[in-house]
Amino acid sequence: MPLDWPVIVHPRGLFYDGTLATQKNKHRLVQEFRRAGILQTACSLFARRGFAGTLMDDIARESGLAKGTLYLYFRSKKAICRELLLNHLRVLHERTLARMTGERTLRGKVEAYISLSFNYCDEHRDFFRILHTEAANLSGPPILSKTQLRDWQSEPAAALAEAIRSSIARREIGKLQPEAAAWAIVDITRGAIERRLSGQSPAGGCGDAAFLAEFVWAALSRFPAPRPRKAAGAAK
Amino acid sequence: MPLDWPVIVHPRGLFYDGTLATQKNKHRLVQEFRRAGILQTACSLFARRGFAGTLMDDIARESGLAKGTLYLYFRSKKAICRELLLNHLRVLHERTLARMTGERTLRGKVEAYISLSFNYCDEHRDFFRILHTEAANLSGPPILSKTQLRDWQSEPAAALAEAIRSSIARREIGKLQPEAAAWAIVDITRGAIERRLSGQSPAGGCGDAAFLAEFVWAALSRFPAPRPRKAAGAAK
Amino acid sequence: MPLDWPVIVHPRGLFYDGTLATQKNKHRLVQEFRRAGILQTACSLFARRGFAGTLMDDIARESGLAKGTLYLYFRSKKAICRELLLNHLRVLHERTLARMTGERTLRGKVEAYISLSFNYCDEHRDFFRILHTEAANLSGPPILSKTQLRDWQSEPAAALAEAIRSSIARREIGKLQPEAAAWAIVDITRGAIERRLSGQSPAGGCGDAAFLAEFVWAALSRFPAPRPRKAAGAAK
Amino acid sequence: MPLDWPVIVHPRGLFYDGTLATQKNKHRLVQEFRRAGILQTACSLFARRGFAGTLMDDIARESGLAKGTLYLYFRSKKAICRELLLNHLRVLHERTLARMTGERTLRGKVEAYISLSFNYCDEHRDFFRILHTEAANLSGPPILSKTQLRDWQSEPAAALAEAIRSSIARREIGKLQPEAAAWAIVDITRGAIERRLSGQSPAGGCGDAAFLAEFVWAALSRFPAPRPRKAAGAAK
DNA sequence: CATGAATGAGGATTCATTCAT
DNA sequence: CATGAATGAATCCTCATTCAT
Repeated sequence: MPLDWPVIVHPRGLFYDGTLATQKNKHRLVQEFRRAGILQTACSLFARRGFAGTLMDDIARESGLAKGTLYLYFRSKKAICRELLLNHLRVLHERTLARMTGERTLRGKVEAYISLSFNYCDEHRDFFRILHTEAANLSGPPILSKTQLRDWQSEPAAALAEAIRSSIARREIGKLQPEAAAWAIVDITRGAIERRLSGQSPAGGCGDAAFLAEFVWAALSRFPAPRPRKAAGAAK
Repeated sequence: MPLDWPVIVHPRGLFYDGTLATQKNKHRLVQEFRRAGILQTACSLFARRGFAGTLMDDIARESGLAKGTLYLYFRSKKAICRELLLNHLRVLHERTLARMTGERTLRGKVEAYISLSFNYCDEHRDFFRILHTEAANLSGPPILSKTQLRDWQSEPAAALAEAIRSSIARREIGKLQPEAAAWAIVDITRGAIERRLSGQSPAGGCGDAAFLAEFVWAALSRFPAPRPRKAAGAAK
Repeated sequence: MPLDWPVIVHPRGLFYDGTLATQKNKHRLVQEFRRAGILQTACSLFARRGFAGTLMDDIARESGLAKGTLYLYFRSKKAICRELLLNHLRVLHERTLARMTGERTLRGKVEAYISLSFNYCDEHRDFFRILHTEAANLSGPPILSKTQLRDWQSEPAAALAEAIRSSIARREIGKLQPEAAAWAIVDITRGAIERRLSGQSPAGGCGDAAFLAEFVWAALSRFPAPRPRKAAGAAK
Repeated sequence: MPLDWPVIVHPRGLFYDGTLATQKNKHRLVQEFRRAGILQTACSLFARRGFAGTLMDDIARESGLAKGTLYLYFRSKKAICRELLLNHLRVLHERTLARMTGERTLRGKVEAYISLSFNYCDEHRDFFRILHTEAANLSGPPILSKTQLRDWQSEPAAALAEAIRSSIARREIGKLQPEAAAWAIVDITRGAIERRLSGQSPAGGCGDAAFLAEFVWAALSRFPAPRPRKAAGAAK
């Protein structure tokens, strides 16, 4: 039962993006409210203990519901996780493209992508944690299909690639492989976010994002780089 | 699947790539042969089905051994996985540092790091697959400690950072944050490898590695990049 | 074997012999009913096949429950056995002391101890069988601690010893070592019960109990015995 | 392969009762030597860890033999335990009857039985420990048949009963049930020995044995005891 | 004979899912 | 709708016994 309107799981409670459509009957509302509550609880648990490490009993207890009730709203444990991830992916996805579309310049788009990724990560650490561990995983049939996962990064990557391509066409930057460069940007961003999630680098700081944008821009604007002078000198 | 001859990383750092230490007595040799065979089989299975999805029965069957026999060589399923990962991590680690040390220039070190990563990945796809999924995971106590995992990338990163630092000192490249840049290199490399593993980009091609090195070098040698001219012009 | 009605010793000391505490709500009642049923079934099985020889599958089947259900009521197989034994030990213990306290004379106390032991044994043969075999045993950590087992006999023995002591003080009987004599009584009783359980002597007969009391009383009231006359005569 | 001559397992080594028949070929001797060694080792282990808690690996290691070798001498683990117990039972049995036969008077026989039991227990604590725990037990088919176990005590009991019977016939003591009295003696002795083994009463002391003999003799020589005077007086 | 590596049947425990109330 | 007691398939590990060397 996919939601018609986007559900945003927020730490303060459950909010429905846009107007909280009051004309829907109460029943439907409660339905969605329950679904959202379960998803939020599950999100926190999956992030803390992993998919296999989270029991349906745990989800039920922390949701304040009975175990059987969970099955009124979701077909299975995997379905919970799947919906959880897909909801977030969709929102992340939409936001990302929206922000990037709003930017005109390549540099603007790059910065938009990186900073939005960082922001979303800070707001939804649990989601990211699950995404980076369980989603990639593969106990039995995977929770998300390869395609679903691929799209997560590949659409932003495609958008970046397109921006790069047009930037090259405008002679703004030199010739380089747009897709490869786009993926490099995506990878750098993801890596930085993971370190942030694992506590290796301080969260909340915007230094990382700024540096990454700068780093990327240096590469894009200079590519292809000249051979290092020193090495050249040594070769003489 | 009887083993032709296991090409495996051995606890003592020995490789059975065809050249075999013959001074060992036969018994010891068989011992190690079995261990290596089990590890190899398990590696393949873990990569295909994940840790939880792989049964001891499966490992036994594919090893051509009885289930009980596995426990003569390893204490538990987790122990198999742990040894598997640690062996590879150690070798990968040693090789990486050795290759990088062999290079004098920063560019050389960067290229060494990237190309060696790609090579090792191509040779040991299964290992990488496990590393990128199960190792990071967390059902119950993790298979590898955070420290063991962190070291996997952090030492090469540290080596890269050091190389960058000294390159800056020699005025070879401009000022930038050595650690952040080093991690960017590591992340780009890892991302490219993962796409390669998942079949998104063609394996065996050396184009990726070359492009990455180029891309990175462009960033390092230009940093900090000038503000984009066009954007500046547009801003007027 | 569906339960007609479990006659079982309950943790709180309640008996479900037909009179049932009706003020408990139904849920709680069912809970206890199940626990009691499982304990009874297990008691019978442990007695017949021993602890190790009894499978959880067996207990489940004979209880008319699924294997998993057992674990809703007890943490483990050992926990079932432990609770079984402790419940009985407590009741046996309480009854024994109560009966003995009710008697004034030493002979009365001795008879009370012996006859109550016989009665309880006749009512709960399975329990005694387990107690005499598994409890004393020692595969891995014992089911009951040494202390828990020791108390089983040592408190009645202590009570007997005290009665003997005061009887000596009243000059009712001669001087003898109260503890040693008390344990002799306990040992004689236990031995007779075991033979009864193993079918060596007919069960249900009260002849044994009467004889033992008589025998013990003869010893107590005559101690120390004069040297045998015949031997004395031979010595002349 | 039952031994023709009795094998006594002695702490100092392995001795064969009687003459160490040298005319047997060396092979046979070694055979028996091995058997005896295994039995001794197993005895110690069974006593310490119980039957189920003792692994064939343990017995092999402590015997200084390979695991497979054990099966050249014994059909199974249970066979080791059975032979162990039967050997000891036979010797204990023979000694007991011999000592009792050597005594003329009932009192002498009783004292002989009790003191020999204590002595044998002190010399072979391991054996007794096994006998008192595992023998009675019943994981799967019992190690010793009911009959074999019964005989352990029932023959001495029968001998005691016979002595009592003839003592009654000689009017040495009053009328009482010979079997019941005999078993009472056996039970008292066994109980005292068990407490000794479990450390409840000090080992090596002969006080216990002396007291028991005295206690028993008091009972036998007075039976049936007169009703307690005090109680009689109270009844007036 | 002696070995000890290999075997595999056996069993306790977990937990996602169902369904009667 | 909501519940939570009941289910039983699934899986890791042990250890007595065998047998090729």
